[in-house]
Amino acid sequence: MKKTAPKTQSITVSDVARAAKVSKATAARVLGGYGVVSDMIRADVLAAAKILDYRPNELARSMTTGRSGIIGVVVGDIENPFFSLAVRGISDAARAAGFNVILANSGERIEDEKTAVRILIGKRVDGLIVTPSESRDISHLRDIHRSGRPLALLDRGLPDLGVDTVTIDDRGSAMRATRILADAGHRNIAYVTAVEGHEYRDLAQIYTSSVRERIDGFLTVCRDAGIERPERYVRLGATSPVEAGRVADKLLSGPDRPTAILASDSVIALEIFRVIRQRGLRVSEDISLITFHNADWTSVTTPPITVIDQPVYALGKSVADLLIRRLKGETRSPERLILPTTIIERGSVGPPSNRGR
Amino acid sequence: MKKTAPKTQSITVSDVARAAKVSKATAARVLGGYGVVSDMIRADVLAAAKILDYRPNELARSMTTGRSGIIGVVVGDIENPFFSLAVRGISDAARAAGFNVILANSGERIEDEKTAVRILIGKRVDGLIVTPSESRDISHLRDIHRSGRPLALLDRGLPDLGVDTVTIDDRGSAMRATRILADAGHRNIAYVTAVEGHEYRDLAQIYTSSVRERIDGFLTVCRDAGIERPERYVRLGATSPVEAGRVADKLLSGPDRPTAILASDSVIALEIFRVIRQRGLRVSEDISLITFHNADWTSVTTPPITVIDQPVYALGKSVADLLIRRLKGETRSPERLILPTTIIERGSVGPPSNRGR
DNA sequence: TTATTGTGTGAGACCGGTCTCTTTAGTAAT
DNA sequence: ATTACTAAAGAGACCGGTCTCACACAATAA
Repeated sequence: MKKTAPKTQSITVSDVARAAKVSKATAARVLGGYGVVSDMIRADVLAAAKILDYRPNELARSMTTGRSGIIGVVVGDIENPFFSLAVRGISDAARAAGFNVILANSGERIEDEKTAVRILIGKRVDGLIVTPSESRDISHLRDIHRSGRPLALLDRGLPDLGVDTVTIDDRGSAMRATRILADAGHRNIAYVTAVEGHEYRDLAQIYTSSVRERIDGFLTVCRDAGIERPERYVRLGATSPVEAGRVADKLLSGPDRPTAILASDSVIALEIFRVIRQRGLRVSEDISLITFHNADWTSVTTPPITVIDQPVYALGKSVADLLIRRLKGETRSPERLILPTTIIERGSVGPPSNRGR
Repeated sequence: MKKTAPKTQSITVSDVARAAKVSKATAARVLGGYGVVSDMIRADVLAAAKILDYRPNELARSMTTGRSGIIGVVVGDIENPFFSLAVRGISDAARAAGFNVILANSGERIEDEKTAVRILIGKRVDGLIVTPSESRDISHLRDIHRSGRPLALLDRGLPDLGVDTVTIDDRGSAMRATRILADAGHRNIAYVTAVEGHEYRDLAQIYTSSVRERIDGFLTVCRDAGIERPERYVRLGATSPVEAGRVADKLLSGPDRPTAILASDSVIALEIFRVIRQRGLRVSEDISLITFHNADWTSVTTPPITVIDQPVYALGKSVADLLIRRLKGETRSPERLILPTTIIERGSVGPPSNRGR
């Protein structure tokens, strides 16, 4: 009679083989589900495995096959609902295809992103999905590609990198949202975004493609509407709730505060909303507000907030599907998917307040 | 002259050893950072590694050392801000200690939870953090423990399982929140929670410890306040935004609708808030509302919502720290941490409306 | 009957690291 | 000069799987 397995020591194919009185190779064939084995022996091996409570060591398996069954995902900030939802899309797609996901947070810091990528490659993930935090330094992404592992980009494109990419229509979305504000009569429209930086000077200073596209769209529509120097109302640095609050506060404290604001994500919008309230102003009457991302809360505020509704779950799912197809051997030239958005008009946009101008 | 590495073929210690003209063992000592090597040889090996762009294969390393440097995390729903934040706490603690996190979603389904655990064990994670979706079937959790890998429980305890556990003070929190409502004069108080199930009958029917504790606290205070049959207002099944909306709608449509509601998480609270509005009712004046989890949006609604503020980030960080200490060899009897909560009183609680009673 | 083909099983190399054990060389002590 | 000891490097087993190849044996074809 045998007692339970001596704790940390796990059961291997050899153990099963010995118990079933067959060779290691044969046991491995049964347990690994490959090759050809007679039904009788198969039954014996499975019985032995059952009794011993055999569990395959995926690590060892991965080492010989070269495949780990893991997809590495590097996102900017998992706390941001935008990313949580996208990750959910990725996870679902991955699981459906038999892959696991290992998640890393870059905090939008390029150094942390590089470290994460290095570690994931070390872990021999089969492929990677990254939201590159900037476009200047992408050597680590080239490395992935060079190492033969497929890479796919989420939410942000890199023109220099020929890999599968899924983004939303950033430029178009920003344009439509800005046009709504301009059509409502606004001439002092601000755009608040999360990217690192102090003062906005120039598009060339922005190294995150989605941010650049949005600012570009915003400025284009502003200029079309005859607004002068719209760039004076572009605000960077809203990289966290606290920072976003600071930026909003500064924006709204000056004598020439804007009459409308476009926010680049729901976390920022929430802080702007809060500051507007704190200053005794009213959304829509005093300040119009539109934000990217149809976060759940945007529909229950007073007034509810007009949003750019992005297909976030689909974004994650699409990029994962693209990657998985490639992992399954599909070879084709890199695809660049741009998902359309819709604008949900609610009650946060009104005509500009005059404040005695 | 050598061309760049033939794609999928990566550089190994042997390659480096050959290039540096030393034995594989010596190169491994340098590259693995163990054993003792002379400075001259070390420099040679590092130089060769640099030139060849050597990257260690963590898989192979893990196989011999038996340690993967990965912590497996299984949560109910990563989309829920509660879990996102807790996972953030875990990730930060893990990274600080040199561990990586591999994340799996159970969707609160026990079968998916079991699958996730099985896969993670197969991947030879060093330890696991799980939010058990129910207490009836915990054989897979016992297995983890038996396999010698440390396990820690997050947010939900299992009395039968002697493992490190970090929860919040569920019973006490529910009691204090309920008391606020009772003290305001409410006699018809509802508790809406996410657990699977149709009608509430009995505490024994609830298999999630946190949910049970909260309901227990809620009922206790209700009874202390002389409320009869408080259990008639306990509502289960708010397992998704859509379901939560359905539950809330039903709760508020009857003739004897409650005058106050306690919600078990912010996702549910949001849907309740939405339904209250839709029905033309006012929060605080017509229906009082308190919710677990100080979600960001709860402070910007009109009125802002009174919440039970849970130290969610700390919850994740603590459980990860506990697990990591054990991974580093600490042996001690299992610890059960119960983190305190505070109630942030805002504007969503008022006296009960009389509606002609 | 002998050659041919095919099926099922066993033996052992291999993946890329770690780690133990042995060998070598250099220094100090007697 | 001989012995004793220590530091540094090498040889090779090992982790737990996969996979190639060799081989035994049965069935079929010549």
